[in-house]
Amino acid sequence: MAANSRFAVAVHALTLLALEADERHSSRDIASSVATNPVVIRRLLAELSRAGLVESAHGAKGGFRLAKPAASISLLDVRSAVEDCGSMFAQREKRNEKCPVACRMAGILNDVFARVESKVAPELKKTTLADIVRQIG
Amino acid sequence: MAANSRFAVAVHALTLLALEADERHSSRDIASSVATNPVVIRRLLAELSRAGLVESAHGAKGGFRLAKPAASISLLDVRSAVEDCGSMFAQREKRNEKCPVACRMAGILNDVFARVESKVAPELKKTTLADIVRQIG
DNA sequence: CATAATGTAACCATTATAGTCACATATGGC
DNA sequence: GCCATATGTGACTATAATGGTTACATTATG
Repeated sequence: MAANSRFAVAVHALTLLALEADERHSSRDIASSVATNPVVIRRLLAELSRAGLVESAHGAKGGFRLAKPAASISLLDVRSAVEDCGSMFAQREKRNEKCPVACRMAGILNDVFARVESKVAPELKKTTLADIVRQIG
Repeated sequence: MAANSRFAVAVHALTLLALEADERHSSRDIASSVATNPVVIRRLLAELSRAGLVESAHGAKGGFRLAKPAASISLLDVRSAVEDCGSMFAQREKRNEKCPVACRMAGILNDVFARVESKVAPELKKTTLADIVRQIG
């Protein structure tokens, strides 16, 4: 599989929108900056739209723009919108029910994953699109 | 793709080894607890062996055992052995070199990823196989 | 020598991501 | 009304990772 770059592309696209928050941007222009296909952008931004981060308009002069201020969109919001969960955070579906170790592993790993997430989430929440715009501008 | 459970399986297998650290365990027995195929276990434990976490022996009475004390094997060691990196931590390979935003995104996302990793790594380092054995025993 | 194990190659199935084409739908300006 | 320009989405393909399975060479024990 090509490495999962959905989060990276989402942040990239949102940054473009945040830089000119008053204008609408077409999937074609965004795709040009990201170097991908407009359909890929439309599909990803459809998820961001469902999450309430962007807003779109059909037709001529249509396109995408942020649905709220850049300062109120954190990278945690972005990750939540485009990722089910981190790749590490996966348990096996099957297990040997007769094995006491197997039966306790799920709970133990859940605790581990929860502790990790409790560190990751606040870190992602700290940074907003406005911060990223500031780094570029 | 089936969800990536390599880390979960590795921790599971190492926990079994840690519970009876003096004995050798066959891939068949470990696979039975994890509910997978012995070859899957041998392949995963080959990576842990290359990382110096386990040791193996061929032939009758052969099998796997920890290469060092359970208290000196952290979950960070395990993750390093079996995962290239988190799925979130991926940049796109291509970009539009003419776009100033595209050109700066890689650096900005690298910083984000580094900050997240600086929170995740210490958290994983905190927990050792000995801690997990304690939770089970 | 028989048995029991790892190491690994060679497949296959499943799934996620990404890319592409096509087209229905909606909008704005002439 | 018409045309150009958008999004939304279905359908299909390619690529790659994970996981499962069989097979077999190798190695160690007794």
